[in-house]
Amino acid sequence: MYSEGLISVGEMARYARISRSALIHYDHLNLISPVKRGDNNYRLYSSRQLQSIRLVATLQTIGMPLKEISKLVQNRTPESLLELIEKHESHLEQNIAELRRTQTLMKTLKEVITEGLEADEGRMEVRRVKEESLLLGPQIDYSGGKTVEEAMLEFYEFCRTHDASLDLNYPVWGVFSERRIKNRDWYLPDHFYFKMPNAPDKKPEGLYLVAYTRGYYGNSDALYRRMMAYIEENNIEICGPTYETYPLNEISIADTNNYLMRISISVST
Amino acid sequence: MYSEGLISVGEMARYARISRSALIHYDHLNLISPVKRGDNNYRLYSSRQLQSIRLVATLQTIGMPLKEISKLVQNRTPESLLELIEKHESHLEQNIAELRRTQTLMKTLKEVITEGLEADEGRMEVRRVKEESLLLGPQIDYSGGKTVEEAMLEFYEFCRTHDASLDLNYPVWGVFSERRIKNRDWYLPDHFYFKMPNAPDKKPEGLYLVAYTRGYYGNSDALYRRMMAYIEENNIEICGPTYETYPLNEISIADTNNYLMRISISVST
DNA sequence: GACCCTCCCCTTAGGGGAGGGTC
DNA sequence: GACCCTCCCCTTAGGGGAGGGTC
Repeated sequence: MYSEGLISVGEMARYARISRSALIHYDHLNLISPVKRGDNNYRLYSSRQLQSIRLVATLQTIGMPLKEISKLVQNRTPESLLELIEKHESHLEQNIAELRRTQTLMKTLKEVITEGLEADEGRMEVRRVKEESLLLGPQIDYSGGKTVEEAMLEFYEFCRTHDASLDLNYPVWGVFSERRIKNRDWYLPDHFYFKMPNAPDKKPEGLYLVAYTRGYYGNSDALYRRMMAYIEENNIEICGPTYETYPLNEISIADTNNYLMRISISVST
Repeated sequence: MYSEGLISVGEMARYARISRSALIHYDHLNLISPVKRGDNNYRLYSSRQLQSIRLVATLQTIGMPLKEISKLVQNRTPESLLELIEKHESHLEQNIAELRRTQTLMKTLKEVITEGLEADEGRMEVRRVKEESLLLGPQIDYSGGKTVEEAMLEFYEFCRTHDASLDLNYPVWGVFSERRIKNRDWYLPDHFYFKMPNAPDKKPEGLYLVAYTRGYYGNSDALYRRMMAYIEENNIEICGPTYETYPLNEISIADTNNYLMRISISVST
């Protein structure tokens, strides 16, 4: 500490919890300059400047560029600062809401990947499965030779129309009607859906015959055949839709022929 | 839309809610490239790529640089992605907590400035004032000719020791003991304090003689004299500490001789 | 007219030295 | 030895054209 309670850049940087370079940068921009220079040309800051420096740093954390901060600081009045704060209060709320949405997404991805890692891939079994929340797309009409990729685009389009602010981050999976599976026509889903929390639609709680296989999208024929055989042998009955999910896909797997697919057929015993 | 459900950069940009330039940039970095090029050299993306693009965009919003994202995407495995998500979940929480802290600060600044703008500057009156939360610094020892600026630095130092994570953003104001004011020795505060919510110390609820004046820090003599005269004339008694605050100071006012000071003397009538 | 392509130049907020002086 | 000074070069993630072709 120097006489009169003046401090050097380094010290001020420590108090203000910003870098020395940032302070020098503020000085170069004439945003906040030291109250004076020492005989050795050292920058000397007054303790009174800490508040202003912190204000600048805080305005930066809420995303305001230095140019705007400069403008504000040059022309500052109580009214303009108040206006700024009020403007940024709602802005802050939005940022927090966005982070919360990202959190939810991360949690969903985590659940999905964890399921993939813990799957007993060789096993086929009837399980009681809990209700799951999802956003169901419209019935897909394949007349006219529509491809699955085209149908998926239409699904995305539908979601956008349904809720313009919806982020298309969540896993997209398929539902097959009972009839389609019974007819052994399991190549094209009747609906796509987003697996996401707090969505309007539900995959109902109940008994499902669940099995896994590896491969690229749509490589499900062999597994379906095995599942149908199992159903016949064990006197089980299909009694509702079938859900196809990919717990491990391009999101987490580089090898396109090694995605993990799960098929869940609604059954009663 | 092209055959096979392939879409152009512009369309994909609209689906993924990122800019066309960003997609081209991802392509240049070999981070995410279109599945193929048209005969016209147009980029053609598959609907399947939307998920990966969104993942990249989401990782960016949580602050991960593209270089790291690339590394992750090249070597992605379910395990590494899971690890990443878990690492960033706590990171997200911290970001949210920081935004909340900034919100609290903004709210405090807003209150203080609003008080400054609404102050009836010419008026002097006894008011019942509510309890206020604050962080009180240690008693200041001026023996040895310590200046107010030096004392303020020691106060900041004290706060740092007291709670290393405390941000020194909040307004710093002064308290004077009853004795000091009665002795008309109102030039140097006995303590500094931070006005901040949820702090351990309190300015007690009670009656205060409150008045305002304009000027630079410490330009309080004339106002104190007027307040003392008022106290004598009105048979009021000083019965506790005096709080000096600056609702409008360098934070919101450019002219250093126009800061707004408020003096609140604890009194009983 | 709305899109797409490839350069190519530009920006923000400092970080990280080099080379030299100061406490 | 730890700090401070002034250049000076470098980085990230695109944005914004120009100049020319395509639906």
